[in-house]
Amino acid sequence: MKLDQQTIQLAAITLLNENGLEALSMRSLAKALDVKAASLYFHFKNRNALMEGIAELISGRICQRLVKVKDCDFYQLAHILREELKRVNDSPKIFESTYPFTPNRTKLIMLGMKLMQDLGVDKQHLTVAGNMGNNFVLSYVADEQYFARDTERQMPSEFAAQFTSPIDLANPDEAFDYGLNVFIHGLQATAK
Amino acid sequence: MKLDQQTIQLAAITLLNENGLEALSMRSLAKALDVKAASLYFHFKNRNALMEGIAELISGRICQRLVKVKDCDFYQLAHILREELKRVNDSPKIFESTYPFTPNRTKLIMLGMKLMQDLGVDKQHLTVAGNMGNNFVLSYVADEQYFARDTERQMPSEFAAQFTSPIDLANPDEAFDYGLNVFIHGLQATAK
DNA sequence: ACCTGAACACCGTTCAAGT
DNA sequence: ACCTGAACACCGTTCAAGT
Repeated sequence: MKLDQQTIQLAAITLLNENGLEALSMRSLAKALDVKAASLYFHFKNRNALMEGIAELISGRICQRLVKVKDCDFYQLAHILREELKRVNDSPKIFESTYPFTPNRTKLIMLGMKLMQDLGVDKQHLTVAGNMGNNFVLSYVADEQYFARDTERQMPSEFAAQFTSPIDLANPDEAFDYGLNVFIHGLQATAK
Repeated sequence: MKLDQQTIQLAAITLLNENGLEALSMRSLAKALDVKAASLYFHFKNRNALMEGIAELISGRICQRLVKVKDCDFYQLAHILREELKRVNDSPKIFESTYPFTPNRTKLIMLGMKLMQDLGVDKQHLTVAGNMGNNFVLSYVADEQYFARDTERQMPSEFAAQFTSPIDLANPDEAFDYGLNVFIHGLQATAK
């Protein structure tokens, strides 16, 4: 078996989509690649470097899609982010647990901050606003994947009864748009 | 040594504040309590039940503080949430990884949604808005604790140079307020 | 009722040794 | 250069056995 960083990362993503982050161990990954666990350490310093690589790979996919978008605004960026994050199960947890300033991720962060500026955010609040946008998308996808995993993890019935017709859970796309607009309009309202 | 659920939870919180979530194992926790790891399983079904208990304990603290606040609005709720979450290192990760519908947590969620309603959010978007508020505070505290842990994890210098004077990182309280206002004003702007 | 010894099936990681 | 066997120091969890 001929290994390299990309094959390992792609195999890891396959495992993530099958069984989630908990089931992705160096040993299970090695087994999926028909190789021994120790072999992986020739290509990655440790498990964390592998996770960092996966986050960076996903960021690369996003960057690739972004170059095709002209006059990209924050609204479009958020939608592309969500779409690509959804392609990898537990990707939000991976992004949250790895060092964020790898090349492609840094590009995304800088683009995000530039787009915040376009929305009228002042320089003193660029990093807060950027983190907020980042966290909004990551958390939203995390929630989507969480509720998609087991239907039993739903809200208890007495809870749902309290507030009538929360159809937002059934309309994840519309709900994401709503949340995104809350954020964008909030930025603009606070900016002026 | 006389054990009960609360003593175990409090010892766990002490360990969290000393070394973070990674260093909190059933074995290290048992050692801190001068007991064997197997003993903990008499009081908690498993590690996850212990974590759920810690999240519930923190939620209880928040509920206690909330009863003393009259005419609590979402702004105040968010501030109290942040304060209590900050008292326990890695509490956001614990909240994100445990079942959210335990008694005190459910109270908080329902209060949050009621306060969203007061802000003019329509019924169809109550759960999205509630999740957003929840995620905003959790992510903010997570970021605060992340950057407080190691100063080396700061942004690379070429990055900071790009955008001048992001004093928000130095003013975490003001930055939190800014983000919170973005959210609240966004809800109101989207509501009408 | 409450705790423990000992075991099981896992982890991540290292490193001398193989090709 | 690339992979492996074997080991080290850990995990969470179970359960018969002790008091």
